[in-house]
Amino acid sequence: MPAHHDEAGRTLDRVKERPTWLISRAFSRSSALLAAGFEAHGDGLRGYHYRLLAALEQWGSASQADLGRDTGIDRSDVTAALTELESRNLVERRTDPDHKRRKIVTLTPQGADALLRLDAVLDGIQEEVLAPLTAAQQRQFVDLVSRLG
Amino acid sequence: MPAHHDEAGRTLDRVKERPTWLISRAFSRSSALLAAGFEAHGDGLRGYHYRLLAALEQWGSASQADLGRDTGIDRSDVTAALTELESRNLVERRTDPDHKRRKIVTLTPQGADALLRLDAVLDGIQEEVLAPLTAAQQRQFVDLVSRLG
DNA sequence: GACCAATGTTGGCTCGGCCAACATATAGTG
DNA sequence: CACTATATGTTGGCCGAGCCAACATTGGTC
Repeated sequence: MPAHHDEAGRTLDRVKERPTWLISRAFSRSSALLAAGFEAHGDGLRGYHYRLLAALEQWGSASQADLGRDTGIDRSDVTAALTELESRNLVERRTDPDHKRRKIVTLTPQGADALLRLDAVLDGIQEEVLAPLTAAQQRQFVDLVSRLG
Repeated sequence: MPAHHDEAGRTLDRVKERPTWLISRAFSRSSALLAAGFEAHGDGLRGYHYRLLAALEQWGSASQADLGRDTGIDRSDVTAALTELESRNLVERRTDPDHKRRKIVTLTPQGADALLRLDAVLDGIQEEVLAPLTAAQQRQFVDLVSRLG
């Protein structure tokens, strides 16, 4: 992400008004807050882990390939993230008896707990991110930014 | 940046409404368009190069350290990017006679040309990014997202 | 003259994302 | 049935943008 740092130096005219820059600045702030939140309350977990836990909670156990497809995370990254989740006992991996090549991933009770904790943290961050806007502006912004996807 | 890919798989409820996610999705699209633009018309240049050229055009020759401060780019990254710009003759580096440790960077005419070309490319991308919104919505969005920095 | 700060450079790290190759297993087709 | 194609998990590597630590050199200040 670009360097939106603490506004050191002067302002680059060519850049400061461009929507792409404004978006990237907002993203930068948003992800700084997210990183801080994960750092403080995340037990070393990061975005990938959260998304995998959320997918398991929402759709139940699934193979790694399906998890990858549903979360948009590459198979290889799913493997790595699951290894970390497994080592924290937040997730279990067992090979599908009907499909020996496939591994079925299951959320453990500890995993469900961790997910809830992360949810709370993330909710707090949403408020922080939108704090500069009034409630009405927040609704407007969410509406508009939704269409830019 | 998160995987906002072409909406493969299903939608993660926990995530899809959160402003942080929407912002990162917009950023993802924005930077995909930027990358494509630089790829197509950028002569191998990227964001750092553009920002350095823009700073030189706006404020004139400067030391690398000052360039870093004014653009928010780390000294080390400034060094690398300038080396590439210099090898394309878009920029000149000469050591300051009064401060032998300092190097003064100057925009060449070719550099100024390149900057203008990139400006045009970037302007086109701004329109593309905001295309999903009406003109009034675009103004609203720019106003709101400006406050999230 | 002895420190301390600034400068440019090198090298390395993170995070999110992406791709290639590979062994293995399953499914589909002749 | 045999053969082939596809799916799966894993390893290892690459990228861009950002950030930091160390270092030699240079400058300025007590």
